[in-house]
Amino acid sequence: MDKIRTRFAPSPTGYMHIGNLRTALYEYLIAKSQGGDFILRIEDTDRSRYVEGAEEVIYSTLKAVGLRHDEGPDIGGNYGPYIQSERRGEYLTYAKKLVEKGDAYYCFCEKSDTDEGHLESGHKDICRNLGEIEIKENLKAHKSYVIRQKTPEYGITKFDDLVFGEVKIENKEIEDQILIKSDGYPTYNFANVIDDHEMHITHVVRGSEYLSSTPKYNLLYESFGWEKPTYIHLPLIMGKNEDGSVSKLSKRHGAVSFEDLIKMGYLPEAIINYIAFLGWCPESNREIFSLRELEHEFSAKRISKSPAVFDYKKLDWFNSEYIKSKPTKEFVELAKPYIVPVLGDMKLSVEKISMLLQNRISKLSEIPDLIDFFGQLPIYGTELFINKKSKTDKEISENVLKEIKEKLSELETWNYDSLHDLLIDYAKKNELKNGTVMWPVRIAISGKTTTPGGAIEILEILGKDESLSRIDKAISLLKGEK
RNA sequence: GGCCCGGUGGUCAAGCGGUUAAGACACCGCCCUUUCACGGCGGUAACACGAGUUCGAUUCUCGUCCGGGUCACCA
Repeated sequence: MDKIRTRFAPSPTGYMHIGNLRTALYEYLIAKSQGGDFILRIEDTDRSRYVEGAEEVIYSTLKAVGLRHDEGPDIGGNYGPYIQSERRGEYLTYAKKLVEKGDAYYCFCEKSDTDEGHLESGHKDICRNLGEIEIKENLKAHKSYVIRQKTPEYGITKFDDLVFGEVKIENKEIEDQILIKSDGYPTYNFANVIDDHEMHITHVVRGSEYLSSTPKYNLLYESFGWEKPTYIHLPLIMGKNEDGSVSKLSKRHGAVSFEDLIKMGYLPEAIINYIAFLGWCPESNREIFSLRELEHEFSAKRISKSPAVFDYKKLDWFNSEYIKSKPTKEFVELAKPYIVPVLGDMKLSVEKISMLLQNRISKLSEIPDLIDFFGQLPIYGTELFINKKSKTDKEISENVLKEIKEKLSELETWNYDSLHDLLIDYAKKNELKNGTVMWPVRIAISGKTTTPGGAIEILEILGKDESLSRIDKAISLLKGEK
């Protein structure tokens, strides 16, 4: 059997929609799980939508997630060029061949006609029966034209899809779609077929929104006498609407591009792992897979048919798993940009703060709000000192803080162990619950009821001077109320 | 509306004629504990409906209902 070749064919829109990324991932996986090749092709036949620098986004995204292509515009290959606008001449040649065969025809209708029922009821065009003389005259007069596919009026066209099985559609339902636009560029529908054939693509993988237009492509393959590829249509990724209904994932559902997700603090590995599971699952119950592991595990046979709703909560979970499994050093580097800005002038250990964070967050963007108190003590009310479970109230807190302050100021070695011993010993000697000591201290130095890490960790990170000054402040705050 | 596709807990999903119908996320409770988190343990919750086929249907067939996709000189 020939080597499998799949292709990712995005249009340069300037961002990478998560649905497109998932398609790319499956295309990559289908090829790589069988030792095949993964090809990148840029589909830029819509000149009006051209976006400057958009191709860069495609390259950088593929690189960020580790999807390496074997052929493409940037690295070449045996079937280039890999940018459709550079292949323009070919498409017209092919279209004309179809006209000669009688499977396509010139249409001279104005663009606006389409909106007003230019196509006849059976989706067939009125120009399909133009006389030869008329066509020649129109051509000679340089009348603007498009080339349309001449689809059969009767019969049935069917095809086999690897995930959806046999799909049939009546030919009368198939419209005479445009192959070549009046600007001479091919439509996506046509360019796709030509390129997939020329580039020897064996498996055409795409979203299921193309399911009902696939017969048109097959008709084209048949007209040319080309071998049809294996089709693999993927279930759609849906987004939840405000009213609870679902529809194809789009911007109104929130962050839907890879860049958006990265900005929100998701890791590329987590994104890939999660979207791999949107419409596919392995035989085992395991869920955490690296891309390399997926390459071995993936099987197109296990792709699901039903659409999947994108669930940010589940993505959070994947992300937190990846964050937790990072080596400390790597995590510190990832967290640093989120930590340093909120520290302000305080020169605190980014490493130690990172360690507090690593198994408490699900995405990096949560960091600033969690640790803002390190940079600046927030304004807080003394009612925070009241905590039933820790058996503290304002009075007890004031007493504890006064005595602890005394002991802390005498402490010479300021580290986790010494602080730990000091506080625990104090609690023990005074027959207090650990919490009765820890709670007031933590409130005093953080001004918050929930913090990453406890009193000891925060004391250690804040250092002696800052800690004592914050405790002082708490004491005077409590005193002032009497 | 026509055509196409789908329908197992709130979400992702396993299942492929006989199961106490897995697992994960989320949610709830308990334990651990110096707050939060992590971790551990446990819990609530599902085969859309109706006919067939069959000794037996979540699994097969048909219908109904519901949901989605598609009907561009966009991809």
